[in-house]
Amino acid sequence: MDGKKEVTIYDIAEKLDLSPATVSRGLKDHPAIRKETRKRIKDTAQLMGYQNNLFASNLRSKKTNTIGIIIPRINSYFMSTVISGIEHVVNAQGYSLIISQSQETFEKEIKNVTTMYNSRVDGLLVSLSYTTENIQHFEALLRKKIPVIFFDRVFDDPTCTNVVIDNTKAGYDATLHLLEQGRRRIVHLCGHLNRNTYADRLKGYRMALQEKGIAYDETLVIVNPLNEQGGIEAAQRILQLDPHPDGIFAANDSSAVACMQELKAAGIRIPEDIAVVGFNNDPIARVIEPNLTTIHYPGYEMGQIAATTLINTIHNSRTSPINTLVLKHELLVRESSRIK
Amino acid sequence: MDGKKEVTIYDIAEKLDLSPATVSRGLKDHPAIRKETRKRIKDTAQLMGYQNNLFASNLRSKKTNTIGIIIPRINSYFMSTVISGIEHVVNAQGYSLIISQSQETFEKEIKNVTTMYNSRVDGLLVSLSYTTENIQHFEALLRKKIPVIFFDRVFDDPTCTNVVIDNTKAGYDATLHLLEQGRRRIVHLCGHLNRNTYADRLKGYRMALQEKGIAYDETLVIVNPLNEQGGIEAAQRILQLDPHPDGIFAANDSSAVACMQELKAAGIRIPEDIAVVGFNNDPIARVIEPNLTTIHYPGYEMGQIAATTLINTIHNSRTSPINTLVLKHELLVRESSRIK
DNA sequence: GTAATTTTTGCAACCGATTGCAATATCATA
DNA sequence: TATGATATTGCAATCGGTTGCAAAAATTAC
Repeated sequence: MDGKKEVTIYDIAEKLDLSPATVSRGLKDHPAIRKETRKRIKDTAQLMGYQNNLFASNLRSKKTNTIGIIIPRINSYFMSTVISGIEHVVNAQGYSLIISQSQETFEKEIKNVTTMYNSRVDGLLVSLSYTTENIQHFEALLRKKIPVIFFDRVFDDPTCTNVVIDNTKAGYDATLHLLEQGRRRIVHLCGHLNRNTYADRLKGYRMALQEKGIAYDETLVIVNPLNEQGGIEAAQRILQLDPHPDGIFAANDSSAVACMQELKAAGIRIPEDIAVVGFNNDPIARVIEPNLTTIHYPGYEMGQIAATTLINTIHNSRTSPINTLVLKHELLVRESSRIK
Repeated sequence: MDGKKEVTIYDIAEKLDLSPATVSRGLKDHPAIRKETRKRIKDTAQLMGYQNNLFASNLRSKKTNTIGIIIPRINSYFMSTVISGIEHVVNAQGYSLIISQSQETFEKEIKNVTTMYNSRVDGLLVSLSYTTENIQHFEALLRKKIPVIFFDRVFDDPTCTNVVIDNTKAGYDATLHLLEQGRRRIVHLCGHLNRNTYADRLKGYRMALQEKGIAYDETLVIVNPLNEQGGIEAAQRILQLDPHPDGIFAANDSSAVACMQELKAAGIRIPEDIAVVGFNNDPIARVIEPNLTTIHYPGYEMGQIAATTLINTIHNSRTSPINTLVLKHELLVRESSRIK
């Protein structure tokens, strides 16, 4: 019997002999409505099984209580952890979360932004794809003062808010660690240099080398997709380098691990022949033997912070004074790089 | 100058000296509108920067083009893979995806369902939490004929559509494999027995034992949260079992791997002393040494299929004739259980 | 008891697209 | 040229809340 028709504020109004306006206000605790009336309204609403129609509200109030997120792909340990952190904050604050993947392509990212724009998200969290060249596709949003916050893979632009770690410093730390272990010929597995994450890690790598007076050798930098296949191919190239390198700093753990497996299969001893440092502190880092030294950075917290900052921005002036928010990272030294 | 006001179909109508109704139809290629007019409308819309207002559409048409998904947690390899598959299908079909996590608790799951209901999702994809006792919280949706599809962790109910694998068979396959390797005293690491996934795997385990004439020994079944900690604690219990078991069938890979690491640290040889089989084909299965034998099942495809089925259901009668959709699984034999 | 305030509530115009039905324009046919 | 058939387009109601402003009711002041 109640399976068909929706209960509206009009129904409640009629039942209580009030106006829809009063009901509307009563439901949201408007102070102009007498306390007692408010209670009557809410009780009746409950009783009748009233359900707020978000579309009617949104249409009128122009707020959607929805936050969008665009990331390269969901299914990596790091990203799913970040999302988990975001979801936590966002849901607790009464927002919904719409997710889409750019699949690492600029085109899909542009489409996703349009979809988010059409969905009238109140704010957007973005980690850029490998191939994103610029951030013009966000302009429509920015023009309408819809806050956009980039995290991890960001774009260097003074008008945006970015949540990141100090990738340069992290790259420096990783490389310096290898150098301090006595390594001199260090390969760097890095990702697409379009992205700050990888460009900065490379920069840190170079800084550490320079500081120790070691010449930068371009042939030791292997740009690759940073997946399993990339790690394997990198290993094959490393095996052919002459003289053999004695260290590897990989920009993520999955490529580092794949690379290690391939090297081990070829009889290379780790860390004795080649010491390895990864990035991300993925669970596999503690499974591979020897355990992988890596840079840990807090994905869950990054998600929480990005989301919190976004929501604050939405609630306030809708334009954040923060330009960059840098989180801490940490070098976790494990057996893959520890020379006894 | 165009930063303030939204362009509506009324603006387009006025500009072209048409009625809003015609514009509305023209924009969606309604056949009653002359082709030429349609083109004029679309061009003008484009030119003026028109943007469909989803809330107005939804309010009127009562369709949201949104699909909800509720899962225990996003950040596991398997789940993020499933979501990736879902996102792929859903986005290609012009739907948005709203995600929320139940964090493995019944209470949060109920809340999430309410949120989804209020968001007026057109359909819902669900994988149940550990502690979910029943599916009454979905009744409001079902009463309104909003399709709900369960995947992986489902509830045995004839009115629902479920996308699963044959967990009983998979458990049987895994256990039989160990038995065929000559193992007789096999521990089973299993999850919360509320959930079909774990209850069925246990059932398969028992079936295989029975078939080989081996008595079921309750002390060999260790119920645990199936995470790293669970695996470690299981290992400690296993080490105290007397006589020592000679096989382990774990209901997921992360617990299997953690358990293996702990056992190895205690000097147990794998597979010689204890052979191990996991479940999920997580990337860590190919990193741990020896590589972990496991049951592979297609998460990405499961997501795609669940999403496709859901969308078809939405488009058609809004009630699917399918009760259960069973996907293939596969035992991948690796070194952790291969006796030379 | 009446005027001046302060509380509460209602009126009615939105928000922007959708859609059944009616009206008009166009074309073919007699 | 009249007439019926068909192709196009418009009218106006509708979806369900929201909100500025006015009106009514309750309270206080004189």
